[in-house]
Amino acid sequence: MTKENVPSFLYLTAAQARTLAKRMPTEETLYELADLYKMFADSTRVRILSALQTQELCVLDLAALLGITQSALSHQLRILKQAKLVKSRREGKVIIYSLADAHVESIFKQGLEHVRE
Amino acid sequence: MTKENVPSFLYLTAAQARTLAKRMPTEETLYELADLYKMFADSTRVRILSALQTQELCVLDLAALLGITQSALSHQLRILKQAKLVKSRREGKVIIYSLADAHVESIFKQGLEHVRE
DNA sequence: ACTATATATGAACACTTGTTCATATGTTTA
DNA sequence: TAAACATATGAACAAGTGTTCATATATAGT
Repeated sequence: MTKENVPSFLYLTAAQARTLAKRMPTEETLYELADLYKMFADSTRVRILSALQTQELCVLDLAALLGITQSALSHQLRILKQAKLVKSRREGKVIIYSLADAHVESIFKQGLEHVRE
Repeated sequence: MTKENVPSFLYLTAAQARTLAKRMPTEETLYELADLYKMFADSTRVRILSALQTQELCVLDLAALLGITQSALSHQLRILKQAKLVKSRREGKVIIYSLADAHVESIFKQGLEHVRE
């Protein structure tokens, strides 16, 4: 877990490096953060999430709306569900997907602000 | 640009699908959004951005701090710079990197809130 | 029970992406 | 101007990822 070879800093003293590291989130947290953003890092998934933001939808309607294969969509929905970004419920023959919580929306909006400069 | 084959909706009427689509951001915007999140979707880059959030740093100090190769770091810094998430300035022999703007920080915090549940 | 419909899943494949290694560029100091 | 140092970059490689195709599962209607 600890570094074996002490890295050689150029300007930073070892003490400065330590306090700097303390001000950062845990490595584990940063890994989780990267994993979260991976979900948003694919255009198909972003489009899925964006559509579900307007209203809940069943798989075929979602596929038709976005113009993608049912299979491709299903695979992505599974990934999004595992990440707890979407949830689903069955209604007869059909399974309806919706956003899991409000966090997705706020992450989304934050990103859009940046993109739209 | 337009779909040739009208998709067959299950519950959605064509009119509903249209209004729904109008409430979504442009496809182009969603692509840009995915590209933005791609920057945060790698743990190395997240760690770089996290470190730069505490203070500006030169490449070697950053490499030492994160325990990664100078080469790997340099590659990632180039990617982050192209995405306009970091900027750099030369100071003598050394090149110092810092965050490009405050947006990075807010995107970061938004994600952390979700990760920390 | 059989058929049609809606969704899920496994395997294969192409494509992308991050790291490493070697080397190039650019700056300072002797 | 040579040597030392800091950073950048190209090519090669390994690992990861998204789509497609075929097929499986599950529910509804006849």
